[in-house]
Amino acid sequence: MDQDFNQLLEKHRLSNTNARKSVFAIFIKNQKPLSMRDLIAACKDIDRVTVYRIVDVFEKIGVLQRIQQGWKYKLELGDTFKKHHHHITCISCGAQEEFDEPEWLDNEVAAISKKHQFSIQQHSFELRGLCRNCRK
Amino acid sequence: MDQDFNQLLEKHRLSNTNARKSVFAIFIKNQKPLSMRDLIAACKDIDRVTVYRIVDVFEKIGVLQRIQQGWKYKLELGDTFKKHHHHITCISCGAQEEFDEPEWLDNEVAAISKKHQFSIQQHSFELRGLCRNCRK
DNA sequence: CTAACTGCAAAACTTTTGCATTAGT
DNA sequence: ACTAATGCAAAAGTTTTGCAGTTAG
Repeated sequence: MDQDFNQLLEKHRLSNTNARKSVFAIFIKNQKPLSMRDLIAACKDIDRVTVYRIVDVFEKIGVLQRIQQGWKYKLELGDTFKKHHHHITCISCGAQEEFDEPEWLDNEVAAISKKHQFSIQQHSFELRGLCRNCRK
Repeated sequence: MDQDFNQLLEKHRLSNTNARKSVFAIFIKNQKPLSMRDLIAACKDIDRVTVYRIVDVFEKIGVLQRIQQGWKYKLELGDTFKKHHHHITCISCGAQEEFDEPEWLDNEVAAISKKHQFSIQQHSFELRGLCRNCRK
């Protein structure tokens, strides 16, 4: 895990600073999507601006990815560190569960990209509704 | 179109005010997703706060829906006024095209919601990559 | 008429920018 | 030592809140 992280930084000629190590460690520790607010709160010794800049870099090199929860975003580890998956979110209580990539999805993405002549780099497939507890 | 709109307001006991008519008209006229910023600019006689409040109400009753473009959102007409569809967006130039709901998608959503015991109310399936012009 | 809606002022929150200082290799 | 990264201050942008005044039914 840490090796992958270090190699990723090296590969992009980026320094392995304390601030970057801390941010990465927070995601490894939490193992769940965090909002920017959560993250800034967890980075109590790192300046808010630095957190934004680290997130920016981490997204570019694939350490982190943004996912949608409602119309806000959250951050979680990228596919290098966490198996590709999607989310199902409760509108009422915010509970979030993960599900695997459906099998047909890659084919469908390929078909659509061919039809529209796009080269696809990312896709999102997110569900929202009421969880078992909140539907009662 | 306008009838549907009026009926939707009536159904929810909401007044058909000038501000609401204007906002609806803007989306009918533009026929494409607008950012909040675009919308506020287009509503030059309506206070910014009122626009936010109208969007809020419109989302709740299904006149509008939010979609993701990158990690910002845009607003467009809900399924009552526009056939359900998804978007493919160019990361480089922002160009956006629509595609129809893939056939298997409903089944898949049903299967996942059953497995996780959620009652699903919304789903999003968005693609991002480079368009024909930008991939050159 | 009166409840619902809007405008205005202000606050809260989020994100970006520029520059001086510090830390990594 | 030299460059990249960080912290700080400040600005820009977005969204929310409270309240007084206005409008639709």
